[in-house]
Amino acid sequence: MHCYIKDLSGHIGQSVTLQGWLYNRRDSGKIAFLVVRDGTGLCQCVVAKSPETEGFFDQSRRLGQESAIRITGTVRANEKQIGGHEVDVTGLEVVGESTDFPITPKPHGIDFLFKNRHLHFRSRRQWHILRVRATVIDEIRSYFNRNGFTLIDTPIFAPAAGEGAQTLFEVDYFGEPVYMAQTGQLYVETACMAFGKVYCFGPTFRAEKSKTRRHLTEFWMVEPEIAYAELDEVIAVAEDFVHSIVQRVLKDHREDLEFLGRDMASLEAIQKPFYRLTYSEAADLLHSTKAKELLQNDLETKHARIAELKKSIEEKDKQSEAQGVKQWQKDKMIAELAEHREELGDLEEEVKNIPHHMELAANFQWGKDLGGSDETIISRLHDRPTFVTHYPRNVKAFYMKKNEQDERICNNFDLLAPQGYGEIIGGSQREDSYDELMAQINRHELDPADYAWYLDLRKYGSVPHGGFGLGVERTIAWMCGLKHIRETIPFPRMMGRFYP
RNA sequence: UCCCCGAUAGCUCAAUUGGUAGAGCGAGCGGCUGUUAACCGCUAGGUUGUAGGUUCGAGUCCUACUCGGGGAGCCA
Repeated sequence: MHCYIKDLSGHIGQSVTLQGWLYNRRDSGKIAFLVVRDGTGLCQCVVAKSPETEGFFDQSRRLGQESAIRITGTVRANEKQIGGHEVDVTGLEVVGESTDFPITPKPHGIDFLFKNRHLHFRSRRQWHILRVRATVIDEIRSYFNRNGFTLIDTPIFAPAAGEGAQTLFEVDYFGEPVYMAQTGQLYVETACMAFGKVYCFGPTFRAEKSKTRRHLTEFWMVEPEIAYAELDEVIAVAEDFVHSIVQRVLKDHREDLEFLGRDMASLEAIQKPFYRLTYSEAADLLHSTKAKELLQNDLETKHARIAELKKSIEEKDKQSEAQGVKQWQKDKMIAELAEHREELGDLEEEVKNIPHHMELAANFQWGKDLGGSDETIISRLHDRPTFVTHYPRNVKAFYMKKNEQDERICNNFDLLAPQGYGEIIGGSQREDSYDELMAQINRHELDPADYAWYLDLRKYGSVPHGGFGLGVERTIAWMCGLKHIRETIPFPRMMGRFYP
């Protein structure tokens, strides 16, 4: 009977058939251990040399990594083994051979792994991350569905810019230029006038020439939009929504997060209410001694860690060269050394940047947009997500609603994830006055003809409304505690990388 | 667009001051009955990213380019 590895606990003592791929193999003359993965988990299968296994024992010792196999055997509980079970093999069928699988259980470089991304996500770490992704996406959809939002699919070919014109991918559309959508926002705005509460969810495209750990050229974004909502209501939805994602991931993915080494306590600390700061308060915070102390402490702890790492690297170097060290011990030390060297490199870069960041924060001027390092500082000073609201209008998009009390600012917000993960949401109340919106379009030197349909909203029953966009990959990176978002999407598209 | 770092075997890396390109993994063969990135022995595997330059001699130094990594700006 076919059984998935995740269901083995219900079949102890029984004979089952596993269908999967060979993850790793260890063997000696009379016994072979086949670690099998089937998409639901890993299980070690034991082939002992005996009259019953004679037909396939030698074959089992020659199987290449990732050979597709069907294994029949008896399930036995074994707490020491991965997954808590072991299967004593009584039958083996090779469904598809595999030789020279490129991704071995040894370390590889990032470039190589992502050139082999189609094979890379068979690895455990990637498997855990992409399972979390599936749940984050499911929670996004079910959150909005159960809260009365209607899904509206927005086009990917768009006639005009939604945001900055420099970051558009242009496509030849039967001889005319169109652009890959950067946002569905303008469309969901029109849709909320028909359905009240709506959301769109899909890939968006930005031709940003950014090679950083927070950027993709193709990423997924969910954008809810609510008619008759003003800023506070939009923020309340964003808060409840992000909270529900965190709760769901904690509920369903404890094991995955533990494998990834995620610090659970800091995720469990994500409770409502989140922090709220105005842009002006954020600017004060950047100027405060608190910010300065944070960076100074950083500098000290990082220097200490650098010294520690250097010492440890030196020791390990010596140890690994000492005589009588077993090869596997050497391997382990070399792997640790590589990790330490990477951490050291990162730290040295950070230490180099800290004085610059201190300067940027201390000299932050009202009216400028918050830079990456500024966001990191604010995010690090809070143990829960932080809303930063009411930015200066002149650094924000044309469609954001002018604040009634202070003309210099708009009713917008960003949500910064804690622990330095930074911006995961950007949102705002939208400008609902025709005249004001037209003035903004002119101020931004956009062509009103491109936005005629969008301006129509303000002609036929305009109401206050607002919404936000949440970056799915940044959210997953935060959930999983990853330092790079390229691992959070099955096939990342980045500047200079679009294969496979 | 700008700044920093890198490119050596299929993979991960080493190669002292400019002086005969090595190791582990992977692959192939053999050995080992409880392995946990198993281990032990043998074999094969290289135009040192590309193009030029300096030098008696270049993986190593210089210039340009290509590709990759990190960051700034910009952003989710």
